Amino acid sequence: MATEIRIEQIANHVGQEVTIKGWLYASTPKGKLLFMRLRDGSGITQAVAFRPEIGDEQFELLKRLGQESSLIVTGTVRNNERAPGIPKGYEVGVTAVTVLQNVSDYPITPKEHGVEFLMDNRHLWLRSSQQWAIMRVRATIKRAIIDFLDNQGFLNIDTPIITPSAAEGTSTLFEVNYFDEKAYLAQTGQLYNEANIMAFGKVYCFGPTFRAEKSKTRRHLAEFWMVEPEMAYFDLDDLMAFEEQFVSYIVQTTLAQRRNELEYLERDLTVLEKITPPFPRISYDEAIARIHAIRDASDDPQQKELLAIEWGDDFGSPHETELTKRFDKPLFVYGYPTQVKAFYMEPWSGRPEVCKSVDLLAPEGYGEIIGGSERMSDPDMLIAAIQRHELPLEHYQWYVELRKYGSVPHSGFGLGLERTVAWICGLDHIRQTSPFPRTLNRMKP
RNA sequence: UCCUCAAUAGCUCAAUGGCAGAGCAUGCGGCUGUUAACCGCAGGGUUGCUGGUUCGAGUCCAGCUUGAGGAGCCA
Repeated sequence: MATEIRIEQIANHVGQEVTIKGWLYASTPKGKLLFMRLRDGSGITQAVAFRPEIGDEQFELLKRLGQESSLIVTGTVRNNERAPGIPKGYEVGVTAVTVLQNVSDYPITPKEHGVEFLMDNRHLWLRSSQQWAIMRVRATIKRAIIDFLDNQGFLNIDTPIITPSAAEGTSTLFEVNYFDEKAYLAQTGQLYNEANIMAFGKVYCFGPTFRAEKSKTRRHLAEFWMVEPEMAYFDLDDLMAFEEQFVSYIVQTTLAQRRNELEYLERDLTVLEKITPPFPRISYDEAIARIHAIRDASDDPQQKELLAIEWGDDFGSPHETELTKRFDKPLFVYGYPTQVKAFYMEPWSGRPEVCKSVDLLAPEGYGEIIGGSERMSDPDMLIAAIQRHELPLEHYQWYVELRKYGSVPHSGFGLGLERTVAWICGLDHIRQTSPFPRTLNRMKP
């Protein structure tokens, strides 16, 4: 009697007769032999049919099955070094097959395809083993994030998605009609998290956020997931120490649990193994000095123009890339100019032109994966900052009130899930990290 | 919003201004160890749209549409 198994567990069933319910990923006929690659959602394995063993009728049927035909295969599991798959090295000697549907003209063949074609077929592309591996890694990263925070005593608390105003200005928000009133899709849950920590101490929200930025790069999505931890009685140094533990845990957990998938994606695992605390920390001032030095050393006029920067400017992508190239770990840059950052950041003691903000830049050019800061805790200073940024004070009354009733130093940050997935998987574009990505030019399928 | 590039068979791409091609996929045949197999045969085209130059345009020019990469903005 055959046991029904999932391919993920095939190593535990060598020598046994098993049944696998799945889909035909690819097939290669070779005379009286037929090599089928079978996927079942948990992995891919090779099923081998031999004409004299299963009979002419069954063999002819199998040989004519199109890619993505659905079928139930029964056979005996054996080791075979040459057998491809995830995990590789196993195959099933087919004894019986039930075909549910014989498919013809499946559009995605095991050959090269262009980006537009693949994105038009995203609903099918997810079946391809690379995309499949990425989604498995993404799920593990999400799990690692939640586990780490829960184990550190954080309360997971949800923040609203429909919001009356912006945390950082309205130019990049999606507007929605809220019973004939203007409302916006949230681009952060941070302000609500600041209310929540005064009730619960340490909290995080983890969900989709929305940015209407007209960004058209390999690092941007209009809808992406962000985890935002926020902590009471936490200053900037606490924040950096926490972030490096957090990110290291995510990377090492994923490495341990999704090695097969990362290897399939041809990720250089030695690069990920190095992601352990502490991470290098440089101030904004030092970063500017470093960029100036890099720029002066460059002979390329185009590079010189891209790297032009003055104290007070925010970094562009080329600056971040050049800075992080010099490190094999994520890089903290702290103490940005107040004028380029959001209104709610605590000013540096004795240097009001600088604020207690810190960004974490991923290595290998993957850019900013975390933005965070110590938040302003004085109510009068906060009101002045809101006015300086010309934001509608009436929308922020409740936020200011948090500073009136038991204000404490507190800090928090946001980590972009998709950028983290892209970095850990070593992908060239963020669109592959989301099952159905929303980008500037696309919201279908 | 700006800069650069692209659009030809189902897919990936070729084609000095002069007959519209290949590989893969598909169908048929062959092969007992394939790994994006291999060998043989077959079918498959409004060259993104509109206009222009020319004896002749896939190719040159103008405009448009769609897409890609990047800048800015950001996680």
